[in-house]
Amino acid sequence: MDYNFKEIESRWQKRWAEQKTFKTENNSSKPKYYVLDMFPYPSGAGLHVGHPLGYIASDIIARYKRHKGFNVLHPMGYDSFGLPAEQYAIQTGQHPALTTETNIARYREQLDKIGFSFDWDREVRTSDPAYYKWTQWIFIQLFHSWYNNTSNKAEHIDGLIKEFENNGNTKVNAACSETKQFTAAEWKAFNEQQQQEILMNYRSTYLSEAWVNWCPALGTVLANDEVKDGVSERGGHPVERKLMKQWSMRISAYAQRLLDGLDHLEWTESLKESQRYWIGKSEGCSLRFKLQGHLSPSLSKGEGEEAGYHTTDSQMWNLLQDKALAMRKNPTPAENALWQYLRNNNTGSHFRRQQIIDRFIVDFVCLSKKLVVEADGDIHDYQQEEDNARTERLNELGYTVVRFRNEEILSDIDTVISEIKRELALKGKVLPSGEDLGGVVIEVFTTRPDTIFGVSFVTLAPEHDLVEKITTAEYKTKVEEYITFAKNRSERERQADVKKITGQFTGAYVIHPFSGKAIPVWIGDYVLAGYGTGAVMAVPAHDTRDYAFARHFSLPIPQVVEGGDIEKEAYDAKEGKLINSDFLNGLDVKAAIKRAIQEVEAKHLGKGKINFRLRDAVFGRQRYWGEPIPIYYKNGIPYTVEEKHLPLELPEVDKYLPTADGEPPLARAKDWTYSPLLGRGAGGEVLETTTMPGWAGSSWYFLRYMDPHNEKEFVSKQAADYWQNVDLYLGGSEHATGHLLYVRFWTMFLKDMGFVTFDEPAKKLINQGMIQGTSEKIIFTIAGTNSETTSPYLWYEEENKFVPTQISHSVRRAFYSAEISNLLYDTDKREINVDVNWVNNNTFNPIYFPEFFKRFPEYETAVFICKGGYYYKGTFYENPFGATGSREFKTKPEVEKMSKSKWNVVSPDKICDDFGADTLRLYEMFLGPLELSKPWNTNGITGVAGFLKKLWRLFHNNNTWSISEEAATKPELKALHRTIKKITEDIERFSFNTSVSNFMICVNELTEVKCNKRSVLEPLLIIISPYAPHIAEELWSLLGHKESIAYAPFPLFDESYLVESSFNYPISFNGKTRLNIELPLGLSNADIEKEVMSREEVQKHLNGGSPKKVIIVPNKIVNIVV
RNA sequence: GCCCCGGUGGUGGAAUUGGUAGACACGCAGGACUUAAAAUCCUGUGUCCUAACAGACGUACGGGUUCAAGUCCCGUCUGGGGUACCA
Repeated sequence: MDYNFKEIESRWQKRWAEQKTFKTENNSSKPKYYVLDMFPYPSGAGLHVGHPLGYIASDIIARYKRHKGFNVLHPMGYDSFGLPAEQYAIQTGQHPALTTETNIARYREQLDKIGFSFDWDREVRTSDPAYYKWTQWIFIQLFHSWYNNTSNKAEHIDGLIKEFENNGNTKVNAACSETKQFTAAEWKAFNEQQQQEILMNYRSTYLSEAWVNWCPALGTVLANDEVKDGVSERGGHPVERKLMKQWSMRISAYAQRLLDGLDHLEWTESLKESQRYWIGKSEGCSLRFKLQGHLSPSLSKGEGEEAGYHTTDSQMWNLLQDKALAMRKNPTPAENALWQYLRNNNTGSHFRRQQIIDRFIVDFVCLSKKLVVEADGDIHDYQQEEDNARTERLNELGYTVVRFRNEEILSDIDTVISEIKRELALKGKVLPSGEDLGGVVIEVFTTRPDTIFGVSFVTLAPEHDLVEKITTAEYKTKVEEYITFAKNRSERERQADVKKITGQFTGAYVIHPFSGKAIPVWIGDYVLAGYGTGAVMAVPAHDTRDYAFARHFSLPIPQVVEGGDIEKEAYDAKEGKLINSDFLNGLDVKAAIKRAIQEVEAKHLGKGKINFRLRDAVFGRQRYWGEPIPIYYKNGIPYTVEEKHLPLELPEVDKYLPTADGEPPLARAKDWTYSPLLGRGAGGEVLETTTMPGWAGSSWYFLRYMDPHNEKEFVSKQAADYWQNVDLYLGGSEHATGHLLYVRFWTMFLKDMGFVTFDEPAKKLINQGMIQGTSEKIIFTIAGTNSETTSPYLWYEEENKFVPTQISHSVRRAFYSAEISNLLYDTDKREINVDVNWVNNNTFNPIYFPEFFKRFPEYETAVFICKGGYYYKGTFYENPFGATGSREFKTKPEVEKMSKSKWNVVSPDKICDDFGADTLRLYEMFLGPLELSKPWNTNGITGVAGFLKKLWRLFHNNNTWSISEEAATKPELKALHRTIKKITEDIERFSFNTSVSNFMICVNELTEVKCNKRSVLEPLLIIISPYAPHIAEELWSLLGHKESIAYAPFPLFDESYLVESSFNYPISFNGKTRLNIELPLGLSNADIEKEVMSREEVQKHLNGGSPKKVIIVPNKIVNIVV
């Protein structure tokens, strides 16, 4: 019986499906093992041979773990919302659900052909309402939660509302957008709208204004990588930066936890590095630079005068003015006593009482000297923390705060007054009257506070709020010009042209906080508005970008850290001693950073601070084919859809395009309305029209697989407790900073809310490498091709050169076989990709000429020149001057990305048809280490196919089934057990390529001794079955087994079969191996040396001399040093 | 620029902890079987020198550590992937 893989494979695939061989239960006495694959997007192109690489590896692990007695969860499903289906819908009008359905069917068919052991009963699709119901449900949980920095986890928003009712927000330490402080009384006084607006600043998913890449022509927002050189990648339409109200996810709250969690994950180092970099923690400090001189002369007089009195914004003013007035009218006795001494310039300075500054009402303030005087009652003993925060904020604004207790004021008013006068005098000295009247302060963030004395200028982002305020009249025009330039540049050139240094001086100076020197303020677009404070203290000597800027504008470059050569380049390294730096001199960088932060904090110039690069993730999409966001708006305030009305199903629309006024496609839907009582479509409030991004559904799919049909919960507690997180995840590194960060974020969130008990989705993760395609190119010249009678150059093998020759065909275009084309003298050589299926071993197969002409009709009259002649219209003609060369027309191979457009896609179907699924599985593993990228070629596939035939033949004699029940011999058992050992080790370290080699070695050895013993071949089948399951099942059943091989226990390794009695020692001289000597095991080192030295061959190598030293490593090597 | 991963025969790759470099497979060459081809089997195959034995050289390049280096350290070159003015 021949090895008929087609018949065998289809039979077993059918049987596995019918008998639900790989159905997995959620309760089992066996230990659990969860192995998960990358979630595929079902694209129209179908699978190519690169896709199954990871799936085969994970399938081997899954099958291996079943043999090892684990209850294995190995599911598959589809990330089926997404852009390509929507694009296709826009072009053709076909509903994306239909396209998706077709594509999934094709994927499934291809996957089934490869013999994967997925539990298909657990399949999920993100676009299935039964699935996205729960995606929407999780969104609602996020909406109703906030991140408490004190407990360091997300909590339900009800707790926060209670806290507001009891204490206001002064004690709340939350990850939130910037929010004014308010008291409990104020909270209660706010109306619904005000309350909801404040809560929005705290929610884990929230509406906010965000800068996006808006493409008016497409009516949609584009991702950064969809924008190339300022225009949309698709269509080339202009893209502009636009501020848009968007749903966002507060992932930044998790920055520290996402970072810390990495230390405990068995992920590849490169992937963890990518995430660390993306999270981008930098420790440093904020630092305030005061503007020198009076208010900016470029401001109008009125504006400047007002500035001193307007110590808060209008919103706060409206909020607090009544209260301030009431407090003025009803002072406490102590306040009243003090006021009598402070009023009417009695102290020589002008005081105001109950003044609103920022979000506070202070008791007394002298604005010209920026001195705040507070009279504290007993209550302040209990709210010290709050007072400290308040003082800190006032300090930040440049005020000094002095506090007196009520008793002090009432009992000893004279001491209090003299204290206040002393403070006033002090302020007068430090800050000459009027100098800081405007109070303009530029705050910067720096990771190198040690280099504070190396600051030679300050640079603001062109978008920075202060730019307009501080620019002097003299530079006003130039600055405005620059800002216009930078804005345009940020749209178009900024991405493309990053090396170009641009900037503009503002005319303003700030005062160095330590040296008091004047420092010029510049604007430059190398400073990003969105990061840190949008301003940097430039230290050109020790920062490359500042250096380039300083060089370009000839600004000074003072060195403050020893080392490097600042004549040539910036010295960025955090190594060396500080110089020219006052109190930091002599310290090394690390110590100096600490010291500088201490000093900055002591002087209230700033604060030690940690900054993260990680931004909140924009969640809304102006698209159709995604999960609707379960939000409706009442008076413009967003509320979540009732849980009983989920899923909020995607509505039908007439077109998958934005509306005429730029609203997302969902705005086209009829009855896109909601009432909490009646549900969807019953009139009432308007629904949200944006949809969720692709990563929403994929951020929790690993949980749904555990309990895919649960209609009451997204996953049951029991299922989640049983399966826990993924034991092994296989995926590409391209998801490092997207999907793999979001899924960690959602898992942490779900844990915080008590829905699951683990906070990481996958314990171990391996990256599979990419399989690249090998394109086959053919080369042609275009010279003279306009004439129908052009004579091509033919190859004259004898003389090894081209000869122009008249041939009797009318010719347009000449293609040249690759091995001679480089000898062609013609600079205008071009190449086209031909279908890789037309090519074998870099040789174009002439039977495909008709297909070639069908695809390229313009080349129908081309000649294809080989060494021995040429093809014309598919027929071969010998060279007129003697046909001595080959008739093969060679192609030029080139490794490129596997893609339809390059005609180099190899579908796994073809391999399955030609060689079988087992061969495909083995061959993909045999190609090399899983994590390495490699080009696909089928050069070695015959070796793997041959191996399976050889395995088949072990069970047959002259095509007849032939199995012996005799006891196995020692060498047979040795071969088997060595293989068991190696395969086990290989699988455990995911070295699948070496296991295939080891199977080959084993089968070669057994073939050599003509082994057909059941006791050897049965265990061998089990260890091979994870790799080649079809042939294993077939032979297993032919051996008489009724049950599938899938759950047969993995054979136990028995060391005793491998015990040797001797070892063949390599004998090396000075590390170079010269000969081998077979010696019995268990000899002492001395005996070995004696035995070795006594050998004639060894003495011959010594050449009469005596060895200096003999090194003996038992069972390894003998090295003789001469 | 920065970060990460690589560089071993004609090719894919092996060498797991510093201990015989090139396992296994492809390709190539020669042979057997065959009218022939396919399939199958056998032999050889890192480079140089050699009739052969032997020998010399060899893991991108240059140094170093070691009895011993593909493996560890320093420097250089080079390929691939990621990322981008992140202060």
